[in-house]
Amino acid sequence: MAKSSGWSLPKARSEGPPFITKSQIVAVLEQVGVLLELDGANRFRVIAYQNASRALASLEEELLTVVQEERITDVKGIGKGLGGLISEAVLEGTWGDLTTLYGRIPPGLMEIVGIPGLGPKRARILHEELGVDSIESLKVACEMGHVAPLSGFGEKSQQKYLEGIDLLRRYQGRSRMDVGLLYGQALEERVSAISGVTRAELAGSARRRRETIGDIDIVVGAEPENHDSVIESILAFPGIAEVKGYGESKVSLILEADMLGGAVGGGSVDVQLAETLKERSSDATIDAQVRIVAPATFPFTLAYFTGSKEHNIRMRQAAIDRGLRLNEFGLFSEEAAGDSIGMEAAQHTLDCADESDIYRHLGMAWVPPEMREDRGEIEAASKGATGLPDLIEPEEIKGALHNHTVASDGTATLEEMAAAAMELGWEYLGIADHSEALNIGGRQIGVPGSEVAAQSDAIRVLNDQWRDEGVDFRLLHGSECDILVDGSLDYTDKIRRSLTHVVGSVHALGSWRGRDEIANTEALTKAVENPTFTILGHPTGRILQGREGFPVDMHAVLRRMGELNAEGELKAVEINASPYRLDLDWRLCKYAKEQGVPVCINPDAHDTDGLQDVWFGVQMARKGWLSAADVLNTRSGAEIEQLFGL
DNA sequence: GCCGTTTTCGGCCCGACTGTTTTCAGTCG
Repeated sequence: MAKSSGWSLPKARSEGPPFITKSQIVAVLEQVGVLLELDGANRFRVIAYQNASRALASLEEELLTVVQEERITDVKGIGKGLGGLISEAVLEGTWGDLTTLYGRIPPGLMEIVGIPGLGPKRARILHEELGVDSIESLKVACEMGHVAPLSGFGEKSQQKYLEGIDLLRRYQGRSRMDVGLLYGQALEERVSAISGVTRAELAGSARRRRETIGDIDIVVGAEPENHDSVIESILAFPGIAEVKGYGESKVSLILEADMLGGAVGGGSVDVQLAETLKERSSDATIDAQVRIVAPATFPFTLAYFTGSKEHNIRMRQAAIDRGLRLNEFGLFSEEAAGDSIGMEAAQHTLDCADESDIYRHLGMAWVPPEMREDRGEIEAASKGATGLPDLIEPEEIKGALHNHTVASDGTATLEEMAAAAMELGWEYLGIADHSEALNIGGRQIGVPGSEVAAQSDAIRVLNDQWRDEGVDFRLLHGSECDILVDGSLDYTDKIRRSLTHVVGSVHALGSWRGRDEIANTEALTKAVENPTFTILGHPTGRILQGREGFPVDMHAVLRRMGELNAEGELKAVEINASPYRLDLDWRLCKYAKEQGVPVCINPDAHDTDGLQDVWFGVQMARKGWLSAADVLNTRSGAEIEQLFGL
């Protein structure tokens, strides 16, 4: 949930244009969507603001240029009204009549709509009738019994809000992908084991491999006569904090940590995930929905609840274009359905044994779930299977180039890291310990310049040994070299030139977050232009669910890297595969590819187990439309040596 | 507020569940 403190209009930069940056406008448009809902605006107007925010976020060109050349309304989703608003913000630094909207809606109302079952319409009534403007004032109003007598409310609503306020405290918002998948797979396994269940599959944002997961969706196939008993079994699971509701076809739950209980799948929880879970407060919860349908309906329901919402809208539209109607129960002709709706209409459905049949009936190739975000996949799939990329698989990774050892802040030695990499079947492992400039809390973390040569010698000895033994494995001696505030790189030129590769990363987040997008873009561009620079490490410094990255025009940085690659240099961008980061954002992968910038999927491992995080990075690369050929570390050891001029 | 080869108006995805109703609005996904 958004914190109320962020609900204000950004101030203009002192110099410009641009007086307001693209990322600021994207955030404002998103917020205005919520504010308008609370203001009782037409819901399509609300959607228009959300769409415009999304459209602007994926604008690849520089916003200032587009505005100055009066091409802003060419962007699909931005018309005359919002185009004017955006232009005014960029060129003048003012927000027009948005100021009054922001002044009118109390920030506390934004928190209130986080309470389950309490949406913008009711929040507005509570505000108008009772002056409710915060969680606290809602609690008081409920306790005093002022809510129940309101028209449209009642005793049950009042009680539910009080319970909801308590649940809101335990609810931690979206979960990181690793945590969400853990809950999702546990629930999927438990449901699959119920007698009478023919199929059960994880759907929703977990199946689409979003970097964070909002709630768990499970689709279950079972013969109708078994639905009651299946639902009964689900309600008896351990680890259910609350049953939000259930009917013939769905169960809505709030899960707590007991859901993960040891017996699931017979396997023990991964060490790192166990650590992760410890960090969550012990009473943290995650929402889950289970849908139960007849086996023949399963593919439609799975497709529907996999989403995304945007993808589904396009799919329905494709059906309408063919005189068909698509819903979670079937795909059928308007003619056959007549006036019937829902499950009844779906009796006339075309047979679909699996999802690919649904896509086939709509003239499309099956779209991998990761790609279902309405970012061009509908158009691509309409060209047939050749229109879609052959997505990278985890097994295609042959090594990784950004990993730490005891020389900086890792916990394993060169030998231990190498052994773990060989265990994974890799042909190489790039060691990139922190550079000298990095110290945290006065403690020296990075490798002093004077000690770089010694690490180099140690690596050479190991490499010679493997070569003599005929082992196809090598360590590559790189560095995770700090990008300093002015865009220069740590260490001397001489040291950097002695390394096989330089992973340039920003660590002094405070300074970078304290200045704007334009200054940061300049500094980052300067860094990648350094001849010794090879890979841009965790490009924005974000920690998912922790802190935002620094503002930067990543499209501009990737464009510059593409130009340098065209001149024969090797500049790659990292997908930091740690589930805490997943940075480069997957939304930028396709652009990197189009600009000719290879992506390197790096685990940024600080111990031997950490190497396995590449799996998460591969999921992001798939989400970003990448094939093995687009990813640097699918190359063999020999190819990498050649690329690095060894 | 956006969009358009049925374009300047009239659409904009749609169904389940809940709690309030006595036929439906709000919320959610």
